[in-house]
Amino acid sequence: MPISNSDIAGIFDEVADFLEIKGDNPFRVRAYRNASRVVSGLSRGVADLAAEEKGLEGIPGIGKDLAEKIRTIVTTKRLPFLEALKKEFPPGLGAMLKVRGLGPKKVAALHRGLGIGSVEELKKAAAAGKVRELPGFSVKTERSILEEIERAKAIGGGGPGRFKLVQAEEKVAPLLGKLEGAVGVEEIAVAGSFRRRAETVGDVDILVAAASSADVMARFVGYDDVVKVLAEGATKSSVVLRGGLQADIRVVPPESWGAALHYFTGSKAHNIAVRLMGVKRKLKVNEYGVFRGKKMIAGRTEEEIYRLFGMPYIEPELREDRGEIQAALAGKLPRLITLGDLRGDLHAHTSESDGRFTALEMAEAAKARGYDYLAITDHSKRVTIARGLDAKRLAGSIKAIDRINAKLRGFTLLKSVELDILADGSLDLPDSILDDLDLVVASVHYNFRLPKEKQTERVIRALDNPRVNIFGHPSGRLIGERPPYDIDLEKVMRAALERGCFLELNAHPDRLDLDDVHCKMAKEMGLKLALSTDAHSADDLDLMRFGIGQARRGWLEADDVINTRPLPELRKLIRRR
DNA sequence: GCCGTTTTCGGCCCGACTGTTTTCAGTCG
Repeated sequence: MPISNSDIAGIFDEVADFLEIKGDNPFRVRAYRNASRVVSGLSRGVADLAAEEKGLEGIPGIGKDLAEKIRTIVTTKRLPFLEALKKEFPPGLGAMLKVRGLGPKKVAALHRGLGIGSVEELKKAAAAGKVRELPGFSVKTERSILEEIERAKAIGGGGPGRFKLVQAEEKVAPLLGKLEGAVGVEEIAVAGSFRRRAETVGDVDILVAAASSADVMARFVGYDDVVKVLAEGATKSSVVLRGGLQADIRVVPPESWGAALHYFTGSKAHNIAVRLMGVKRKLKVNEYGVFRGKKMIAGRTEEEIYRLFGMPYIEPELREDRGEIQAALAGKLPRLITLGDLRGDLHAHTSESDGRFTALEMAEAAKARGYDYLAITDHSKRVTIARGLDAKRLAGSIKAIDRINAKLRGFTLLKSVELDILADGSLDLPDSILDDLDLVVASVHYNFRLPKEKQTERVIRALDNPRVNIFGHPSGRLIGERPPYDIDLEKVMRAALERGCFLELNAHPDRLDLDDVHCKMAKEMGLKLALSTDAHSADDLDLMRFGIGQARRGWLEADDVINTRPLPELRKLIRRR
């Protein structure tokens, strides 16, 4: 199996961890971290690029040395440089960096002084009161280390806690309500990865413009849901909320609002790139503004800052340093899709299978949201747990939808199905019933563990049937719960393009499937996507906002998404025969 | 380790808060 981009990124991150603990040149460490980030954001497979002449050298952040190391990994599946580092240090040392409050210096000291080489050993040593004996460590640090190890474990997932965007939304809304009424507050916003609509967030960054900070700070640290105050200052504080989500707040003067919003929205890599543009012009960019000497020359709004560097406004979802700055300078930024561009939703369930509402109720809910159409896509019979429909029941549903459509004005229910792709790539219902549908969404719900080649063939075989229009939730992942099944999505996308079918961007916040990188890959390939909620209730139709966020992170424009079309155009677009 | 219409060497983003500190390093975002 070829090496994936995330494999390479993981190796470079591991190298960076060891180099950092070793006390190596921090810029060298940064080069590895940067390379890891760049590689995981690439919309092409590194293994392919490595096979091409000069395929790797063109990538910003990958120089001669790292290109060579990538080739080594692709051909041998190993990196001797990393293996040498692993001989110098215990392999579990890198994981200790994930404990909050521990950086490379402290980890090195723990290893040197006490021979600690893993989080588990660290926990034992701290519990036994050994850590406090080390210079630079106190009883307080020791206690904090134990707390942080416990906290990380409580959140689960092994690594540092990540929360789905929907969970963060639920937590942050009432907190904002508390802060809005504080004395002197002029503006308030959630910045960070939340504003960039990343699929998960590690914390929420709340930004406040206020002439004075005392009241808003007091309300923040005194909020009911705060279980721990991590830091408390005049302009910056951090807390842990019930459930483990960390929240940070920054209070800035109103004239710095734009600079602060830009700064705290990030991403870090985007900020560094912008500040580097400042350095070249002898300007300093920080969270208070853009400065020439001591004179502030921009920063009241974000637009002002971008304009100063010769760029139009860059939408938060694009700010990952994945080419948006170059695009902005060249006047080639995409006009990102918005919720208002959508004319319908192409994936929804009813009480016929595992949904909670009838087709009529779903139609009314979709119409109320300004849509022109909604595809009813109940499960097919293989999905027994969801009471999937056989041909006979589906025929009944089709008749029922016809009756509803006859009564609806200015709205159409599309007759459809979420058809199971069986293990061998055959379909769960006969062609004869599929012929009576407007649209077929085909998805994988079983046999996740096929080898990559088989899984890929299975899906492509399903797409061979000209009745199939959309491949639903293509990777099968559930964020934070289930990894994607092993499948060559690039190959599937090419197959879809050749056959005139489409892939879904499933907007459900547990799925967000395709991810941003694959959305961009599809766009660059010329493959359009269906943006759908997979609604199981009327309220679920509102989950579309998460899909829009993901689509925007993938640089998608209205034209890249098929359900921005009026119904007659959509029908034409999906016709395969 | 990367990068260069100022540079192939010498730069590489910037500031707040904590803890153990008597002036600052470490960590974080």
